[in-house]
Amino acid sequence: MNIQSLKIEKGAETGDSTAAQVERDLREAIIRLELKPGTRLSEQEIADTLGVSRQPVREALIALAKSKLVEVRPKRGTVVVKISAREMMEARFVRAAIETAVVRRACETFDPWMRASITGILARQEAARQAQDFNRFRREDEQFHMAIATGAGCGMAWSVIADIKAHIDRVCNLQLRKADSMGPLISEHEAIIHAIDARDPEAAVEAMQTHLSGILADLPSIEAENLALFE
Amino acid sequence: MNIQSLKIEKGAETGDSTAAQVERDLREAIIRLELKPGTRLSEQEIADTLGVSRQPVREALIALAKSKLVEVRPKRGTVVVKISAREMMEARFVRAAIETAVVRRACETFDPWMRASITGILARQEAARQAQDFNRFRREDEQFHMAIATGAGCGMAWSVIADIKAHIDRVCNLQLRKADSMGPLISEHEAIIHAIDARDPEAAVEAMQTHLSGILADLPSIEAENLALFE
DNA sequence: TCGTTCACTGTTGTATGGTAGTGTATGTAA
DNA sequence: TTACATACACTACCATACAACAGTGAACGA
Repeated sequence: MNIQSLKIEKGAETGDSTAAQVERDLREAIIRLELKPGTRLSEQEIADTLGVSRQPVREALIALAKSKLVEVRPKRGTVVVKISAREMMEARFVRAAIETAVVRRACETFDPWMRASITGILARQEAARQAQDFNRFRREDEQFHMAIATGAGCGMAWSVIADIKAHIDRVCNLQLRKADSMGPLISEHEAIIHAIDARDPEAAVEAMQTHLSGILADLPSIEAENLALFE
Repeated sequence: MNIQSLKIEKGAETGDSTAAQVERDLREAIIRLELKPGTRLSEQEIADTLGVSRQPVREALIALAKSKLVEVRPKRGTVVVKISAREMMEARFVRAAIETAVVRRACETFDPWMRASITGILARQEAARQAQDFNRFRREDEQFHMAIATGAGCGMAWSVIADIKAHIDRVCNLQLRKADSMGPLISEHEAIIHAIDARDPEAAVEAMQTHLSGILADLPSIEAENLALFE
């Protein structure tokens, strides 16, 4: 197992519990594909690597299992779940259902402060694109979608989206490595926020639909190029 | 704390782990309002009551915290979260977004076997209504919505819905105690499945919308009558 | 050569002790 | 009587030890 990449920032003292820190680190590593799908994880080994006991690691793995990012097979072991093209399509379906409803509501009411912050998010995303920084780009992308949801007063919707988004992001991390695929995404983001500014629900829904459709457009080719990561 | 009502079916030997059993029992007790919102829970006390150690109880509580059914406050205690009218509205919003998309898809393709099983579900629901058996009614209601989602090939959508539904069901359990409020729900279910049978997406969406709207229609009066359970 | 058994290793699951933080009650002084 | 300080009980959190089980491979017998 190659878990050497795991951050060992126990001294960070962020106030979170050890279990929460371990969960966050593991989740990030899984989404960034540093822990590849199919990788076997051992509570003991992770605990030794991070210098903590098995208990918080165990709780972190249980939490990740709830998000379907790992699979705990009793008495046999834990593995990072492989990517399933079928589940990706399902995830996009659910995500689109929620986010289109969200932008429709955003056209009715949207928090001005959130609207202001989105301008900055888009700027930082453009900077990340020029720097070809995948991870920073993805982080700002997350900020964008969160701002849309919370700005529309749909905090719960965002928490649901975030969980689903984690799976899709694994595929995005494969896609973003390709030739400039960040540019279109920024344009799509701008189209969404412009439609919201114009209070045009149909245009906003349309923009969100095309945005989410584009994300998994290359799924077949990505799967073909990364067969080992798919089930 | 009144956790005496907790089932102590450790001898059930269902194959699940102790932690999973405890989680299931607690979740059911919370949704059925046997554990009232605001109730303080103690790992130690639950463990003693159920005759298990604190560890599986702890894992169960963490899982319930992920579903936002309990709140774990470090070093202070764990409480059953109170019902929030605002969050109920948000939950219904997200649920409606997903389920309307699901029925729309169900009008395109629907598994015949699932369609057949739904007839039985509705029959059992009618029986539960006549027997005024709230809990059995709710169980069949869950089966109905699960059948719709899985029949349309949206298994992931159902898993998301189920989590959200748990919160709404707490309010439903208050509502169903009132004068015959089960009858309309069955009619609404029938309207939904009839629209799907007719492959009429607009009608199906409309039926689902009215169904979900009706569920929380009495929210204000319910809150007024159960102020202690709300935040 | 093939099939069976059995010990061994590695894994998750559970139990228990210890620790630090929080809230509360009690005592004490003004 | 009130304000504050201190002691205590309770909590979740983490570490450690033990138990139960699955998988593997080697030894053994047919």
